Parts: sequence; structure tokens; C-alpha cells
Amino acid sequence: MSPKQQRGEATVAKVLAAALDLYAAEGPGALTTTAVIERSGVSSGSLYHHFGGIDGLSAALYGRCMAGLLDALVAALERAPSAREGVRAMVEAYLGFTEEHRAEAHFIHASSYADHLPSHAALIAAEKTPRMLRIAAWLRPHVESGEIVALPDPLTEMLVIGPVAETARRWLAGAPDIDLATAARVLPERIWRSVSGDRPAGR
Amino acid sequence: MSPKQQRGEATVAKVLAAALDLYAAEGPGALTTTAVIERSGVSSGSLYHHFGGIDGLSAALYGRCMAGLLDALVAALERAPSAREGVRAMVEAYLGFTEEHRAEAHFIHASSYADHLPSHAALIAAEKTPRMLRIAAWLRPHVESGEIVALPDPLTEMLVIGPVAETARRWLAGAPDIDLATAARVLPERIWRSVSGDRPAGR
DNA sequence: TGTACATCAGTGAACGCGCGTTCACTGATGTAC
DNA sequence: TGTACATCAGTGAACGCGCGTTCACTGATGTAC
Repeated sequence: MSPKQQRGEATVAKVLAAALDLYAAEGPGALTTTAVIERSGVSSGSLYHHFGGIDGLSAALYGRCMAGLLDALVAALERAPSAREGVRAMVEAYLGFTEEHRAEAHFIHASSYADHLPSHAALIAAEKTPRMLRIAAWLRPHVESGEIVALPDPLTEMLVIGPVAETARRWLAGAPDIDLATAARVLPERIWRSVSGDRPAGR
Repeated sequence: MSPKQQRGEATVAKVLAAALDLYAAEGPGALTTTAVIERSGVSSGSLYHHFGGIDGLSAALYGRCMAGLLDALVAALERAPSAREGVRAMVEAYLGFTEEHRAEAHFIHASSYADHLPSHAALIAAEKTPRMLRIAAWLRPHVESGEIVALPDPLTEMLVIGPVAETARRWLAGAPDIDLATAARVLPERIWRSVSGDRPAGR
């Protein structure tokens, strides 16, 4: 699944790029072996050699897109000078990624319930876990200092990511009343109210 | 598409029930004409007579599930004595619906990006729009009174629905760290902080 | 440096299966007079 | 109340298509000595 020769890596990259292009251009239903083979110029045998099938390809693409999003979030977060600025940076980074990498973002959201992800859970966890740990590590001291409220485990994440993800989803689905720039301006302070603790912020 | 005889309605109900059962039992990939025909005992011709094809069936099922969810939200909201209680009631109703109607909730979330919804937008809008209007009507006076903050249009909805929808999604996807009861207990007050206005609440 | 060998990468014709859909038809229900 | 007719509802065999997958094979790359 991870190639051991350079030309293998190039093939994998070609296939993933073709798959994402197809998805962006023609929607979820267009992601078939036939179409990927035709668009990428890679043979069916080669596709199977590297991905094991269409499900493996989808899972690999998902893992790669998710890694891209999480990298953007981690980078934004670790640059932030305070908890409050961290929340702002994360919101902006999420919405920015959505706008700049529309196809990737769309694929991430649309894949949440795909049949095939559970069977490739290990592959995906390998992409997600280390990045999620860095986010958790950033969060911890701010919770301990009381700047961010201590809630049962994933609920802080729900409060921060929820409104942003929902906004991204609507925008990706083509809702005309969603403006990402407005959301990026307004949401951070509102989300901050929902997760900030009772002790004064360090600003 | 809407039957004009009683036995037509019964057939439609049988097909929708079979489709939802299949979806719940075997996942998105199991929702095929062949499987629905076999499970419901309805002939392919009859399925086409009522739904026009598998896409029409999916859209009809989506509309029906969404109507069920929105009905629960509207009922909870209109029973609430205050803005703050409205937010609490809505969060609880959303999570309650998710738990009690897992298959419907799953189908709603998974359908967001389906290929076929756009082509049946009118059918779906007919289910959604009147219910959304009632929610908007409930919200308006509380925004005008300053109890709920006035934000650019869909952002208040994003702040309320976002964390709840994200929580529901993770739970539906099988995340072991999500507990709906805990979420229902903790999220309302946190969400309220994010949408409450600066004027004092009327309690 | 050269040779032998193992492994990795890539090819593409061929396969069967089940998918969505059609259509000519029968039967049931409602309605006009 | 009875008859004729239009519409609605339902049947199921048959269709072609493209999907995912396989496999025997060739070629490229890396490695041991």
C-alpha cells in the first residue's frame, strides 16, 4: 500500500489526483475504477497493486485530504499566542482550507459515512492520530489554567468545530446564504464565549 | 409522485420502510432497486410508478426523515417558555431524535452530499421550508428583544445546530467517546453563551 | 564491474454480476351520465 | 343503480451497460556476491 520504488509513488500520486479531479468535476458517483483508470492513464492492475481496490483508493484519498486539513489546523493553532487567538486561528484556518481546497473539503465531509472507511480504519488513524494529539497537547495547558472550560472529553471540540464544520458543509453544498468571510469574522468571538472558562484570559 | 389512491399510499410507505431498514441494516451501499424490490415485495414497475427511480426514492426518504427531525425541533421550541429554554429544548430534541431514530438520523447526515438531491430539490424544499419558517418565527422576537444576539443570517443557526450536529454525527459514526446524555446536559448552557445577547434574559 | 535473482511495478484483455430501467400488459379504483 | 370509460396502481420478464476485480504476463529496480 505504500510503494517502495519512486515510480510507485508517482503512480499513487497520479491516481489520487485523478480521483480527486473526478470527484470535484462529476460528483461522488463518478469515482469508479473505470473512470479513474481512464483519467489517470494507470492500468487497472496497477491500481489494484497499490490500493487493493476502489475502497482502498477512497480511503487513501480520505486520509490524505484529512491530513491536509489537520495540518492547516495544527499550524494555525501552534502559531497562536493565546487560547483566544488559538480559537480564532483555528476557525479561520478551517474555513480557509475549505475555500482554498474545496474538493478536498467536500470529499472529507462526504466520506464520513462511507461504507469502506471502517475497513481501512488503521490507515486513516495513522494520518489522523498524531495530528489530533498535537491539537490536544495545545489545548491542555489552557484548560489547566482555566482559560478554557473543562468539559467532558470531546465536547470542547464539538463546540469549536461544530459551528465551523456546519458552515463549511452548507457552503460546500452550495447554500447561497453562506459567506465564509463573514463567518470567519463573526464566529470566533462567539465560539470563544462558548468555550472560555471563568478565570480571566491572559491578555 | 404523491399517490392518488389509498393502496398507492400503502405501497409508498412499504417501499420507504424497506429502504430505511436496508440502509440501517447494511449501509448506504445496500440501497439498490434490486434490494428494495426484494425486501418490500413491491415490483420494480410499481417502484418506478411512484418514485421515478432510485434517486427519487432516496430523495423521498430524505425528505421524510428530515421532516421528522424538524417536527421534533419545532415542537420542542414552541413549547419553550424562553429563549434560553428554547435553545436547551432544541439541543435535547435533536439529540433525542438522533438516539430514538438512529437510522433516520444517519440517513439525513449521510445524504447531505448525495448526487441526486439537487434534482429533487423542490420535493425536499416542500418538506423543509414550512418547518424552517416556524423556527425562524420563533427566533425573531427573541432577537428583536436583544436576548439572542443579532448575527448575519445563518450564523445563529450554525452556532446552535453546529455542535449538536457534530456530536450526533460522531455518535452515529460509532465514536466510543461520545455520550449523548452528557452532551445534552452540558451543551445547552455552552451554546447559550455563544448566542445570548448582551441584554439580560427575561428570567 | 558484472551477473543472477528477488521483489516491485505495471499491463490490459477478460470475466461475471447486479445494477437501474423499460415496457407491454393486467387489474383496481374512481367518475360521469 | 348500472354501465362505460379514464385514470391510477401494479406486474415481472427482459435489456444493456458499466462496474469491480482477476490473472498470466512483461518490464524495471534493487541487491547480494
